[in-house]
Amino acid sequence: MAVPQIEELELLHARICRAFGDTKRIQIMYALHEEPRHVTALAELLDTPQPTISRHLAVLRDRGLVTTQRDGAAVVYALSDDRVIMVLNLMRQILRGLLERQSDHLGVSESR
Amino acid sequence: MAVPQIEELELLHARICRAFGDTKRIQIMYALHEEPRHVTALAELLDTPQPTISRHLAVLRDRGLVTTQRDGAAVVYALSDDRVIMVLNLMRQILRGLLERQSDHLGVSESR
DNA sequence: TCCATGTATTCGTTTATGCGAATACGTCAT
DNA sequence: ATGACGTATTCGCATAAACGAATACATGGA
Repeated sequence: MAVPQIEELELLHARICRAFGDTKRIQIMYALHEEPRHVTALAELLDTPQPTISRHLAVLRDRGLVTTQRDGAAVVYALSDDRVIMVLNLMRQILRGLLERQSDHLGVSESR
Repeated sequence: MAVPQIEELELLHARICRAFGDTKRIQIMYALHEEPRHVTALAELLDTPQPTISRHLAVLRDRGLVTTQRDGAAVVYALSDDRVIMVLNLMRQILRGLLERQSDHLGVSESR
């Protein structure tokens, strides 16, 4: 049973994975890991229209990956589980390894 | 610099993340973690048409997440970095946490 | 209550992604 | 070379996501 059951996990699993499938959302998650922020702050930080940020936040919210807290008219978002950053960083490590191997096979001299 | 630069990492990062965005590919990765398999074996195990498996493998191959090795007319695929399974399992842990909280908020009595 | 600020949603369009079906390509044995 | 088996690719279609633009909704103060 190394391959988990589709019905109970894989389908929902894909729900989580999809949240990671957009660059903007990845940025948002990193930004929220730095510190909780409200929508406008995120929009300015990422140089992105506010509605776009709001829509991405809605995705993360629907999946339960972020929490909200009102602060007057503003809404402060925060990561609900910092392990998503662990996931992202692990992925970056994997990516680095892949890129290195790729460079090796191409006979590219190591830069950096 | 808690929010990594887009150009160098996030965009490529999304390349990795997208590989996780399909349920079939997740199954394939788990199946390959069990043991290297050839295309037909995967197709049978996952009860999926061979061309579909091949296309998903092409995605994983393009991203460098799997390696190939010929065995006669067959091609044996293997995970190129088992840490992808760590990523997936970590995501599952996160998912479980989210589901629990969700149940709590709904006042659902704990089953299991 | 009305306004200003901040946030969320809708609409229409564009782009990407996955699939079934058919087919092409590769490898090996005869 | 031909055929059988295994794998990869192409085509057309259907679905899903993301975006810009416009707009609706919510909150708090005058």
